[in-house]
Amino acid sequence: MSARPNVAHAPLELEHFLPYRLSILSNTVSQAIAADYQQRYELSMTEWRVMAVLARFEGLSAREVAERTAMDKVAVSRALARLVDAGRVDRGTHDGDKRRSVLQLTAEGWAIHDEVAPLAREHERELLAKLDDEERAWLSRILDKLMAA
Amino acid sequence: MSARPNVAHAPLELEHFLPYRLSILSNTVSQAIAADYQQRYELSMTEWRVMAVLARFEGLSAREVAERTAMDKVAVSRALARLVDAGRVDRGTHDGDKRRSVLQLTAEGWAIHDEVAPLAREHERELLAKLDDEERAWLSRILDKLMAA
DNA sequence: AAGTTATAGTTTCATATGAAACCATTTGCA
DNA sequence: TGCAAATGGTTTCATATGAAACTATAACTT
Repeated sequence: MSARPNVAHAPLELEHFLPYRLSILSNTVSQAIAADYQQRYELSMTEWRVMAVLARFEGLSAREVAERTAMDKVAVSRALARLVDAGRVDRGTHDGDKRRSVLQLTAEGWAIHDEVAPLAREHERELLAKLDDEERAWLSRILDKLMAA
Repeated sequence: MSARPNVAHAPLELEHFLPYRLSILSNTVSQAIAADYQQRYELSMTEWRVMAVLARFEGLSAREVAERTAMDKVAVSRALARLVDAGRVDRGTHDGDKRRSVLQLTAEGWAIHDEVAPLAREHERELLAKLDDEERAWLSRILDKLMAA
């Protein structure tokens, strides 16, 4: 049990270190949400993100999905393989460019989307319920600034 | 490119979805820092976190390290194996309890710590430089509230 | 003291991940 | 036109990860 604080070396206090706090918070939140649909729908977080962008933008290519999800193209490729395989996404080929795929949710994909989206929103609501209006406004503004560049 | 916004199904707008934004921000920040020492010191993020808590609290057991880093015990066990192997951490056995290890940084571990810690701090400084004092105060307060419970 | 339960830590196994190599197609340009 | 470079996407390979099983020791109950 020692736990004798050391002072000679100016050690980092993880619990006050912003990158660490962000990491813990983000993982906790994402895990909680993912746990909710992972089992129920056999859907990984990467797959869900792909579905979410395809719900908003039909006909994207895999590369465009990667851009919009901030995932790398390998992850997208694999997520798509599973989604297509499961009949949740339909993959066509772009007219003037045989390299490109043209992606969209199938009816089954939409059905799942329409169940998972509210669930995700509910989690967000619960999280934001810990803040008051003023704090929510600041948070949004601050995240924007931190993510810029 | 297509990208025809779909409205019929109330799709999630990832870029405004808090858990997603947190995840992107957190990954971007952590990756940037890790990239900085990963190569130079052959040190993974999990290993660095372990070193950071051992720098603050000498003589912790593996379980206590896990608690303080919010990592699971398997991850800690493996990080420790590598750190001990590399001569960066010294692992003893607790007097009254042979199950427990008693961990502390070696001289070599301290040397690395004393180089990496300022580097991590500098990254945090750069990140926080994007905010003014008021925003920094709100951020800290907001993170505390979000992480509570 | 014996037997059950709990705890510290490691190992195993199955899955996830990213970098780099790769294939096919398209684009740029001499 | 023909060839080098770029692009979309997949595969390979090496590493990371977590859950569950496992080993050893300690604590609790009687």
